Amino acid sequence: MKSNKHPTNFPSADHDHRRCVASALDKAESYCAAQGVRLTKLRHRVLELIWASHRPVGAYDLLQQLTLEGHKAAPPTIYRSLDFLLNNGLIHRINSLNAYVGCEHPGLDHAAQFFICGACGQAAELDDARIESAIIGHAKRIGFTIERKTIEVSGTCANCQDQQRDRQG
Amino acid sequence: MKSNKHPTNFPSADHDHRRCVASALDKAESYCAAQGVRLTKLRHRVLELIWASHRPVGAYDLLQQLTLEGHKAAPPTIYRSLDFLLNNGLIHRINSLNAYVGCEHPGLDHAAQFFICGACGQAAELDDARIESAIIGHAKRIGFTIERKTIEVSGTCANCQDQQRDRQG
DNA sequence: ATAGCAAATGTTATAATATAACGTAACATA
DNA sequence: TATGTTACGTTATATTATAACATTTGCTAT
Repeated sequence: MKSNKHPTNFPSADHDHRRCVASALDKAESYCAAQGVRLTKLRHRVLELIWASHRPVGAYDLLQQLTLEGHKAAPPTIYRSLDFLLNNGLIHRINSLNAYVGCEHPGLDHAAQFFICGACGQAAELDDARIESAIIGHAKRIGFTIERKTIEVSGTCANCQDQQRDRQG
Repeated sequence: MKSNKHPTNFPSADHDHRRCVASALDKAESYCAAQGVRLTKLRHRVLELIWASHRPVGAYDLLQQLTLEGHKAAPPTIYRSLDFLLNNGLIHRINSLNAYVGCEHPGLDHAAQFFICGACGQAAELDDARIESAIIGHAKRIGFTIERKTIEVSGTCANCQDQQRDRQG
């Protein structure tokens, strides 16, 4: 039995990947056009690969994909694209995994908090106001000026817990 | 002028390093004795070096220190000690820096949240109940079981901001 | 004390992640 | 189309971390 009792940002197993990837790429194209920055073929493809995987993916995994596609790529190729995508807020880096994941709200001001499921490998991006304000509040109290935040919570998502229960009877 | 208006976990510039290191090592010794695990010479020395630096320190920095001291050390030497110290809660790993820092509350159950100053390089360990409960609350709402949390906020601490202001007049 | 075992460390090699430096190609625009 | 800038290709190397196996150390039971 599949539980729907929890609202979650984890994509359901049966959602339409293709539409979801296409939509992300559309948004990215609009955003880059609006900003006057160039979402080149390579950058576009890298972003597409990241979204297609639908979970945090390593730089060298991407490199391998490109190589399989006949693109003669070396590490700098991929890291430069990743830098561009990071700088333009189109992807996030998951520090605890050394991996990269598509940003769900490119162009919008948002906190990037991640719940990462070790079972399915998926990362849900949140913008929880209470987490955000608790952090900002603490920073204010100690007079700390925030530049970057890394909020990554690892564990097991509701779907995967259900599946584990199902398997065990 | 030095500001004291902010309560903070950042050690003041004039605090007594030596006492602070000694105290951390004492605690570590008691803790290991109580747990029946062995804080060997090597592990003790690694922990001492981490505390002495008083900011997050990289594995290869530690390695270099040991080498300078005449210890013929290779990477596994240091990583094994780091693993031991991590597993026993005597240090934390700062994912956003690939670096290790002494734990301020070994043996106690606590959230490990870090505010990391890019200017002085120091990392303040917090246990802010509101941050913690905001995260736990969100996890509950989405049915997520938490295993590990990485909460790292980078920026500039109050002391360093004061100093920057002083320099600029 | 010492034989035997487990834990810790030494040693060599290599994996995984990331960047430096410099040359070439593509693109924008005057 | 000349010109400058941005992106990309290419080679080399830096940085962080682990695998695999040999040796030593220290604990425990006799």
